[in-house]
Amino acid sequence: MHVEHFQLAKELKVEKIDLLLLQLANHAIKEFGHRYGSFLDAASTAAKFAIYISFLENGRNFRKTGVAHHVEPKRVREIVKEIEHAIRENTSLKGLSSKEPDYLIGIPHLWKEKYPWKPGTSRISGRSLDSLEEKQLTLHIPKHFPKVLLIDEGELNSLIEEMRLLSADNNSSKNSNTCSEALLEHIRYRLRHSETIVQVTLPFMELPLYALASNSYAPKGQCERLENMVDDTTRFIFLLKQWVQEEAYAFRALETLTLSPSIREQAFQELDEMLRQWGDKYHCDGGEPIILQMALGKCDEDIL
Amino acid sequence: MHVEHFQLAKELKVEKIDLLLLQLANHAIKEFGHRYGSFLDAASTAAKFAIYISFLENGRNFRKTGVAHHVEPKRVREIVKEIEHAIRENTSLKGLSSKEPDYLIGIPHLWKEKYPWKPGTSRISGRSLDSLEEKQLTLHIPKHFPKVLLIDEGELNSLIEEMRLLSADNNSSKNSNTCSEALLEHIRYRLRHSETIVQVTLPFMELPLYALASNSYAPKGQCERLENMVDDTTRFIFLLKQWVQEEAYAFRALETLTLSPSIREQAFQELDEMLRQWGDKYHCDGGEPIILQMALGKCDEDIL
DNA sequence: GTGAGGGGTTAAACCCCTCAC
DNA sequence: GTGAGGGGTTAAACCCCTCAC
Repeated sequence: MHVEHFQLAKELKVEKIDLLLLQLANHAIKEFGHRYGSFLDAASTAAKFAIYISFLENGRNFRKTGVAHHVEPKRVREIVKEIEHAIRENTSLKGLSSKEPDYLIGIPHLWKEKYPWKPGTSRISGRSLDSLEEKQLTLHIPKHFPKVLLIDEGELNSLIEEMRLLSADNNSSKNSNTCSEALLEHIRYRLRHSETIVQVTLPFMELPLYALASNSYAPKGQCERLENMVDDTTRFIFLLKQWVQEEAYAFRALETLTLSPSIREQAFQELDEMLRQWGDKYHCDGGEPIILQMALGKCDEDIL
Repeated sequence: MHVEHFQLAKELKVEKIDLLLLQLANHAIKEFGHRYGSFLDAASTAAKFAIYISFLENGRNFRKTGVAHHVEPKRVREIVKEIEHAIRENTSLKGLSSKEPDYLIGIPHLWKEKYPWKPGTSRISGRSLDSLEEKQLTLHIPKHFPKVLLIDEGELNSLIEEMRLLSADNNSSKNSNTCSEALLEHIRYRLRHSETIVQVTLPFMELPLYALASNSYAPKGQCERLENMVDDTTRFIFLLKQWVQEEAYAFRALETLTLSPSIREQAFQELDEMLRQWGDKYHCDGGEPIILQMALGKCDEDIL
């Protein structure tokens, strides 16, 4: 079921910047499977960063920075300490990665490393199989599945915990090196939902096992185009920022028109061709590297 | 002092989506004077909204939605309640407005309404002036200042409080109708910093007074171009989303080239001209309304 | 005015559990 | 498996105050 969330957002009289935030939240949480809390952390990091910049611009004045943005001076001090610590130690702040959470990406690789399987040997971790059992098992495991052992929930949980420790998402100072049951359940869900792993119920095993179904984690419904959406948008806003600052090489255009379906294909082809020709014509070795980013689409009167 | 925060961000190995969030935080907090807490609220609202959409897509299943995004089912229920309440009552959720905080925008208008001044009468609220005093006062108040009375801090605070009550930023259920001293100080700072108001110290008054210096609130360093940056970016990501979904009318382009300064002007002029001609050529009354959004600028290898 | 310290409250992001259907 | 309820902890966004320089 696909929900028209723009429609909903519009009803709530949401402003442009809120729509953009919503788009980002949706992208991170729903499309890529970042945790709800991760998105909040990333937003908080961004806000802290803005405060830190302001602190520098205000000549490292805690009180002034605090008043300017309605933060307690004491809190400003903590924010500054946190960010300068990250700079000094060259560690990264809590944020999102553009793509998937890295503890999800890492699972297939760690699985292969820790539970490799050689055809001809038992495919279940810590258990041998007779020939009938092996036949039954084969029915459940498609040929294209990676060549790794099936593992039980405990072993999967250990994999996840190990991955979290390796990943940057686990901030180094984290007290505990075990995940909560709630978090494990969430991560198992994400892995299953994305069809990175599947649960296999075998008649001769009491508990279901897990099989690795894919060589890499990729959120469901993922396509190449989606992967670049946020990158393109980030690029766009940085280019636009140059334009706002009236830098020499910055240029911005906004055009509206109406197109009839019959000439649509032709118009797009010509536009594409035109841009390429323009690029070739003015390309000049040793010049300033320039980037052009464009999007075109139907105009939803209310949002666009 | 201008701080190169991209440089700083890059050092911290910040990902694209984090850079975009940072850009937004910077824009809202530093450029437009939104409170630190407002930005966090807006991000939180966006995340809640994403959860709500997921809840609908999951057939209104609290538990499943909770596991999917690592939120407690109980919390999902509260989020759903909150959003559906806003939809039902047609109230807006806590967010940012694209432009300035509305309690800041409203101050000049409320001031004019409550403390109008007619030349020839005393310009200080609740006090008459002799001719010497009037002369001294005139020295402090430029001619272009709006024709309103000077008021003291208490009167300014009352204006701010009244404005907060009127504005949407004050969520209707707010228990108290007074602002905290810390919040008042922040708002006074913002008004002074933006040169919407100025503090006037008169030799015959013990305490400094405030004068309205501008007919409208506009953040310092504001320019027309900045105003549209977030709107353009929001439009851009919505257009790109159409492209991701492979909708018929969506088109995306990314070109890189190098330009020498000597032909820059000419290249931009030609590009502008080309787009206009293309638009005219394919414009077709009664067709589908289409929007084209483009930005072009110097390519910072690390960010773009 | 600034830094550094003291005192406080509250929502909410996290954790775990039980029980009826 | 789901909803509805119970129990908890902790960081942090908010509030106010004092005092030395």
